[in-house]
Amino acid sequence: MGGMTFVDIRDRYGITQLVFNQDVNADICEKANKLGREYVIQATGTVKERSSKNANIPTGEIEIIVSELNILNTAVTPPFTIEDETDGGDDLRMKYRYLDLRRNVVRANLELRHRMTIEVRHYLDKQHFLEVETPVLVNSTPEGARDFVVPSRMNPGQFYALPQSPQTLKQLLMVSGFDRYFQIVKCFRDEDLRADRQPEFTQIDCEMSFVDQEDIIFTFEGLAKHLFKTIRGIEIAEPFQRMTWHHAMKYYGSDKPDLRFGMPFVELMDVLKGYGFSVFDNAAYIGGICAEGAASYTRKQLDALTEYVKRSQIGAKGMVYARIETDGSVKSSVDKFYTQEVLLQMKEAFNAKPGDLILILSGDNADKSRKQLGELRLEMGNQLGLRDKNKFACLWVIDFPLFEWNENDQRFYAMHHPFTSPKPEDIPLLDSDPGAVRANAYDMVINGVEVGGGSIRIHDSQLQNKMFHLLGFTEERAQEQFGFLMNAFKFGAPPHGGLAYGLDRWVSLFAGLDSIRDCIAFPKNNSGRDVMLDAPSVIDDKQLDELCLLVNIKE
RNA sequence: GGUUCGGUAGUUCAGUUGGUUAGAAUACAUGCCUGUCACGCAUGGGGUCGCGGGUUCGAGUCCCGUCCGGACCGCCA
Repeated sequence: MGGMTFVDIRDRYGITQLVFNQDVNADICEKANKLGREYVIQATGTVKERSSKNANIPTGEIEIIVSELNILNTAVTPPFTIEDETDGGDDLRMKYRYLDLRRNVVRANLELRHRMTIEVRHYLDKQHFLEVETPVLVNSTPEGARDFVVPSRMNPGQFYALPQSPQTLKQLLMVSGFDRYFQIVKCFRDEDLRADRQPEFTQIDCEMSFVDQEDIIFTFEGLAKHLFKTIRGIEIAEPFQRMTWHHAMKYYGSDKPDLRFGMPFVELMDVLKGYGFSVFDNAAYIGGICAEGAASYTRKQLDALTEYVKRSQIGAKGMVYARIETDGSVKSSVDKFYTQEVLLQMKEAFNAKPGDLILILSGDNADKSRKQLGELRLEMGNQLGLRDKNKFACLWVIDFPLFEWNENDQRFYAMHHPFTSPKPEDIPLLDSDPGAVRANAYDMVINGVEVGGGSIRIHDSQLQNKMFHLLGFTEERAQEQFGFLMNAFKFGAPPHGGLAYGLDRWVSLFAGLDSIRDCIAFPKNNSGRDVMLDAPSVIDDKQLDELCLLVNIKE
């Protein structure tokens, strides 16, 4: 080693070591123990690899035998320790995000994100996709989340909406003959924050012409495999598992099941109904899961599980449990209603072994009960350590319903969006039984996270008109909102379809994080409202009046 | 909008059935020591216990209100 070098030493090089010799200015030496914290310094000296008797010190760090030291700037004490294990809470870290980003662990996530976007572009470019930018200030295309709006100076009383996705724009590009389009693009939805949801987020948005569902799935499964290989070093040879939406709902109570572990639902209406246990006798659904090897759960743990499913967010009325004893007999919390014979039938239904624990929920609404059981399944997966962050279970959920019935509004809504194509064989059902029509729509789910989804679009104007009709659009309203697209289609729209991956979710999955927040340099955060980067501007009264008139702002 | 948990030094937290001057760790400051690496040692500055009201001889602690935040639900074509 040796030689002269300049090194910019700040907190992100936190344990870079400076060693001083007598030649260095004594005043600066005196302040040496503040290096990189209160001062931004420039050191000149001899660089060598760090030596240490402590084997725990990571290699690759450097130390500098300093011959000259200049203080370039001063710095105040940071509000939290800028180390891998910080003492700062989320609140503080978000408020001082620029300091948080100096921490290696956060920086590493953004480096991962960078590498992933490079690989996405690399793969799609090789597949002859063209990246095209679409505008951000556009007309609102509702029937989705709330829009973010921007008043238009040129058109007083009117406003732009920020796109919730470039959906209609990329369909126009298909009419233009860009047969393979993609864009890594910001999308905006004015909804509340969640761990896996930000109001502005990034999609890998794609669309292809002259394709069917299999083409899309093949292409983007390829992208997923490319990312697994280049980013995580995981080669996946076999095709991803597929599951119909109906199957997912019935056996996992979710349209995005976590398949890192099994524990599918077993329905027990036939087995347990009619023995005088009124809760089950009056139920519209009885179903359960079998947790392998969990028979050792104590009464206290089982009570805690019962409390878990009874929380208002889940809303189950109670939980029945049954242990499979070492001799094969069944010991349950409802023994007084059931003979051992019936309980053994139940055990058979689960194919349960000694040492297993069966958990059963019931209710008067099958869909709700399945959803509750799905939450319980995930909780058991957590408790039994079955949700390993280094294990990946990739799944296509296919055959989504085309429509979703809304009880409050007493009408159908498009489950995906109004341009989603029904399965050709289900088209006759559009008139007779719209709720049963399946769509050419698909989601990719990894470890219970919806990382992307898409559909084959309708390119036939007659079918599209029929869809608008079924969704309760008048001809005028359809023309008003989607007329530009319908007109474009008159000039010959190829069969097309696409998919959008959620970049933030992909990164957080690969980074092993529970939240997408740390995959974004400057995420939205409620407590960040006093930070300029995350605070809306004050607008003048006139603009405010205009907006309040235009947008249905509820107090 | 709902459920729930929380708000005490710069920070992360503790604080007993209500009871002397509200503590710890870390950070910060000063000095000493030092091939140290979460350095060590000594010293000491730092708190309107979110805010307002009430109960009480006495409130960080109990009650009411309010503000703020987290998680989840609603919402997210």
